[in-house]
Amino acid sequence: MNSQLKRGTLELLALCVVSRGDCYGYELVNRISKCMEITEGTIYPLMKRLRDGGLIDSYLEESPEGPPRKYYKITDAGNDELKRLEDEWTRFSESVNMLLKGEFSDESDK
Amino acid sequence: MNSQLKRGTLELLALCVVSRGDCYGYELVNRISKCMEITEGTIYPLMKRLRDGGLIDSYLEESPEGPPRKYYKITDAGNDELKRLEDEWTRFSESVNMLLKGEFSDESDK
DNA sequence: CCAAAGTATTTTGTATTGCAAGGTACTAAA
DNA sequence: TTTAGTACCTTGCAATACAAAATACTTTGG
Repeated sequence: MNSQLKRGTLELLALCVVSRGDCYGYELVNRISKCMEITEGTIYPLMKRLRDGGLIDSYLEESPEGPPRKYYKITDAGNDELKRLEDEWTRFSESVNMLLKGEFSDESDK
Repeated sequence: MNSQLKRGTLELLALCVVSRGDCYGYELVNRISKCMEITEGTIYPLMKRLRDGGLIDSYLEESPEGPPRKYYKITDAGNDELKRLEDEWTRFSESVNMLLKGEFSDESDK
């Protein structure tokens, strides 16, 4: 899968998943992996960026198996950003689909 | 507009536009600009990559106004790649939309 | 004739970010 | 003890959108 395509959408997807319920990195990787190839090397740095940007908070919780889990929780700013990104994605993908269908290039050139 | 979103799709869009008829860089910028912010600094390097990859050919033609135009023409390999990218885009955007709608994350976790 | 504006191409440099690769650490089972 | 599964984090690289600037041609107006 073309990794370039994912740029700009992973932030949206991560925020979206977290907005439906707190979850930890490893879990996030497994969830998103269900529909799209993704690894930890992508998610952990991404979550750090989101946290640095104040879009998510995090807290530690012990795990019944393995090391403690760092849970992520969306903030108000994160919810706002989620809406904005969702909108942006919708507009963007519709533009691409229109251009692919040729609904932009057939009149009023130049 | 989030420039990261465009990554991976511009190649598809450029191939698609060129596949509908030979056109030169400046024209391509104007056409794609109708539906998406784009500048020469993006298109010219992109066309060079496509040409280097054998997906398009190019030829010079004099212009009635200004310097000569470099027209781009899609190759057979370019048409194949166009189909592949279109497919990839469709699958990808549907995955994103499904995840956004929550149709992936509600069963069989862990 | 000269300046400005529109057309057209190209190059350089920078910022972003997906991801491979590798490391740490804990628990449980073999 | 070793292995496997869970869980986290970091380093470094590759790809690429795009701002910015340089070049060059033509036409038009003063």
